[in-house]
Amino acid sequence: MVQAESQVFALVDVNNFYVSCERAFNPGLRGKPVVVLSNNDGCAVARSSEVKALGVAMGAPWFMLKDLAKQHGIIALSSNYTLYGDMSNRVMEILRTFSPNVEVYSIDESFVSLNGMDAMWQQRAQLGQKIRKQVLQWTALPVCVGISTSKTLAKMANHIAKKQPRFQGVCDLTSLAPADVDTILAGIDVGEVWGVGRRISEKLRAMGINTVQDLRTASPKGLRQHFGVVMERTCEELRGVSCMGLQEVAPARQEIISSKSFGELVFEFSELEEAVSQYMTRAAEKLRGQQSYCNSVNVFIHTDPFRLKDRQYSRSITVPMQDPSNDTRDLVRAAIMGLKRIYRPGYKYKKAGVVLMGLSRESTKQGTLFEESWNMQTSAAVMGALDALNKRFGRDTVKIASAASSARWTAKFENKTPHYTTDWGQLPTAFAR
DNA sequence: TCTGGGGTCCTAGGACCC
DNA sequence: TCTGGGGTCCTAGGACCC
Repeated sequence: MVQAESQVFALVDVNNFYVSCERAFNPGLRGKPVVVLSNNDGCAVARSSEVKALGVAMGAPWFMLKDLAKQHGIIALSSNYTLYGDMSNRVMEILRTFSPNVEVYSIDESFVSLNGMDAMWQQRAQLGQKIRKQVLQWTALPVCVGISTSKTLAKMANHIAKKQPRFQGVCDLTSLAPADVDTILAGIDVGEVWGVGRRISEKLRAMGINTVQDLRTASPKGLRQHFGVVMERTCEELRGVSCMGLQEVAPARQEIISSKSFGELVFEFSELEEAVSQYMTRAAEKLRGQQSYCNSVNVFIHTDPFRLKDRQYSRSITVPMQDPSNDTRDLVRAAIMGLKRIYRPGYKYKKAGVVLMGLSRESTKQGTLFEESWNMQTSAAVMGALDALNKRFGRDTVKIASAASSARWTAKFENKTPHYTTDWGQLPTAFAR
């Protein structure tokens, strides 16, 4: 009898990523308090450990830190995302030499599958150390490694590896005695759990759930009642039951956003028009990069909510495309059309942006073809697709969410887990054209 | 004149993540 | 004076359609 093999994930995360990148190229910054600032040098988006120790929060506005900075000699750098992206790729390539199964989760962290690699716990921790050494040697970036049987626990292990020096940067929860794991998790605030933010941790605390261990031993079904299916899954994951697989190929984005705050307040339509055209050009490049077409364009503008004395204005609008398109000119035209509808003179605008929505892989031509057959056999096709999907996934678990606007059926599971989509060509032949 | 239920799309906003 | 940008998922109300 073959035992179902349990999953093992490592989460590899670069410490203070942006700051570490800067230090890799300027060793003079090592050991000094350093922050990297956002666009327009607005907020601190990365902090060295020295700066974190001073109590500077992520996203703290730089102008509020000026005094503290002077006092402690904090060095502030403008961000250089090209550099960070390049360094990120180098780290991920190194990780792929350790395991073929890597999910790049964000610019500075990856999940690495250790399934079937090393059954011996000593070797797992050693493997973690080997990864650290290799990355440091080849990129000069420090990383920590967390290892466990679910992604949520691997994230937690990574947190422990960072905070508790005795682990020396690698925490393998699978090698610890269960009682030790309980003790460690009982000492960590529930807000540190992946997926538990400020508001949810407040609610949890009101229910007497204060630590990670409290959450872990709470009833998953009870949590579902209060917080929904996502929280239930988090709880199961904390118990070591893997509910989230490795996503090795990044799925195509469902939306593409391009937006930016202005360095100076903007009044005129023409200025907004120029900004929106520019953002759309960038968004359209990303759209073509993932080989998608877009069927509607959202534009938004708003004033500065921090200027309490100013009259505030915030609007957005969605403009449908005549046909799904990835042509910059079409998309810019639609965006400007929307902008004209929502622009009001007399306000001090601080931010504008565009969102590409309704993304699909289908070209215009296929969409048109589909609509012809759609018109002829609407109800039979819908019922057929529904039946086929319900047979496949169980009675009444699937409903058709939308079908008319593209050449693609989209079905949604009732429990709101990820979309299942199928192309016309995959439907049972009885219902195909 | 009174009354309905199903559905989609849009706008807006909240919560979370990095 | 000075407060990021890019994502996902979820909810709710109103307009509009049949």
